[in-house]
Amino acid sequence: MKRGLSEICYKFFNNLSNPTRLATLEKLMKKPMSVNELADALGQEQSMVSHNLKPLLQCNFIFIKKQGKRNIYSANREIIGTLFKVVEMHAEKFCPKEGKCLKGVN
Amino acid sequence: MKRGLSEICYKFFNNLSNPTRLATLEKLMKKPMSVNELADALGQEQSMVSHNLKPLLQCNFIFIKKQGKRNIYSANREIIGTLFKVVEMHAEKFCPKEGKCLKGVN
DNA sequence: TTTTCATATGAATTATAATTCATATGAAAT
DNA sequence: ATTTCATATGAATTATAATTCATATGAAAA
Repeated sequence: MKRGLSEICYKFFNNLSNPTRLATLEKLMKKPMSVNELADALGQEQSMVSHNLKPLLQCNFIFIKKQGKRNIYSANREIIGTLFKVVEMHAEKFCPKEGKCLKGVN
Repeated sequence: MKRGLSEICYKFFNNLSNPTRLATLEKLMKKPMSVNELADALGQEQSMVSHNLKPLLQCNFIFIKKQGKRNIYSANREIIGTLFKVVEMHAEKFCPKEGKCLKGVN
């Protein structure tokens, strides 16, 4: 592995290792949304959504487009789509049943 | 997205969101190793390595093969190789310079 | 130009995870 | 059967991250 990739991986996965951010990405994969629309869709405080959008933006997992006083966020479909697909395939291959695994209840 | 994938993603990324575990995977991608060999290679306590191997095993990111009293761990090259490649490509595409990004110093 | 709307930010609190240390387990060798 | 070696585990501590709440910023409308 290239020098430094380990640290890059850490920042990368750390960023994705959060239920709010993942739910946000899930929503944004459906369609671009403003912060308040997201807050509504997620049933979360605007402030929390905002806080969590920041790191996603910083890693280019999402993009921003300013529209007057609204900020429209959209998913980086290339990377997020790929990741979701990879995870899904792994889970289907290795976690066919409930138990101490990704699909499990632990 | 399929129902539940968001939670699966969380467990998945959460597991990978740890420097020790990532360093472990990095080592195991080179060659299979026992716990003590890993501890040596990583410069970490045996106990810590052990603790961190457990979740990796649970998500099938690594495999175990018992050899007498030694446990030889190996990487699931398919998934880990794919992930490292995806992260590397993302970083090269979106983080060409230092700064508030994956390759940055923040 | 002040009021409103949309979003962002900082600091405090709370929750979650990582690490360490002491010790247990369990297989093989003596 | 006891000692040694390899690994695993539990509980306590420490570190890190998420969430909340109050408030700031900044664009547009009135």
